[in-house]
Amino acid sequence: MTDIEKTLENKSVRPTAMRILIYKYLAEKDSAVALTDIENAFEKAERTTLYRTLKTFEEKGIVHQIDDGTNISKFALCEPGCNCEIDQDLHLHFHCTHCDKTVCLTEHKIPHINLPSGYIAEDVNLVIKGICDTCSKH
Amino acid sequence: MTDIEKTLENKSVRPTAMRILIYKYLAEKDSAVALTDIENAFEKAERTTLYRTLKTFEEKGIVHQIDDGTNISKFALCEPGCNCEIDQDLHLHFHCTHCDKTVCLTEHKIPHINLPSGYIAEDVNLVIKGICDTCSKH
DNA sequence: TAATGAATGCAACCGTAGTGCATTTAATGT
DNA sequence: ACATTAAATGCACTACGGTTGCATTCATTA
Ligand SMILES: [Mn+2]
Ligand SMILES: [Mn+2]
Ligand SMILES: [Zn+2]
Ligand SMILES: [Zn+2]
Repeated sequence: MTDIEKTLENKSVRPTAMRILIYKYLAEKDSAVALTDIENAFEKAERTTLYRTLKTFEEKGIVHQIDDGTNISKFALCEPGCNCEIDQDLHLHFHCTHCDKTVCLTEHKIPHINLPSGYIAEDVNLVIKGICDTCSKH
Repeated sequence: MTDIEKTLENKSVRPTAMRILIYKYLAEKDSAVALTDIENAFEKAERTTLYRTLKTFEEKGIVHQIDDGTNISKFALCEPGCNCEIDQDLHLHFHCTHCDKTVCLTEHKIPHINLPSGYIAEDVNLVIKGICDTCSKH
């Protein structure tokens, strides 16, 4: 049993061939991936299967969904210990308008925001758009 | 010539009947509106016209577009002096998951965020999801 | 090995966003 | 007032990500 299989089983996700491949793909990427990215990476795979796999991964805390403002949902593996809940691991995300990549800045937590009285925060999303480190070198 | 007509002309937007109505509609609302909202408010109006009106309004700095994470673009009138550029009027937005309204918290500016070296910020989007003041009372 | 439930494949549907083009409307100069 | 011209509008259609229903296949286990 490989590490990936163990990881999936630990999260109560049956480690099917497709799921292992998708997990591997996510682990190799250094930026968040869209459903279409995976679709293109595995010509043979069904869009629906990929879609539902990502859904399952998200529900089980294997990936978190990222809304980077492009209106295309992105996904990235959760760091160990990430539970994607408020006041816990709310890191910010950066979307590069040049290479179109979106990355987790896991070391950069979202600062606490004071709200007007009566408002109750349940989730926070902070996205910075601009030029990433790779693109700014060229 | 009404105030609205003056406002539109000041922003180099020809004050047509439809545009005046849409502006009025936006001004009356205390929360951001989606294209569909306007569509439903004016049964007779063409969706395309509304769509392009909002685009024009946005280009001319009359409204700003809000991405509240619902994947439905919302629009709200700009405050006087709002130019919607970075380091200028970057207020945060609140999306209520109970009443589904999105509001501008214009008094709450987005705090400055330190980025890793090489990253260049051009735009920031901060959305808080939760329960709004009206909904939290009930 | 049969029964069972989960995972997958296939085919659709949905809603928002966006475009192309013909038509109407309004502003301008003669 | 009329013709000219550009802007605004109306209509039809497309694009695309997301989503669902249902039949089929696969894997677990009694
Ligand atoms: Mn992330
Ligand atoms: Mn706003
Ligand atoms: Zn980049
Ligand atoms: Zn509310």
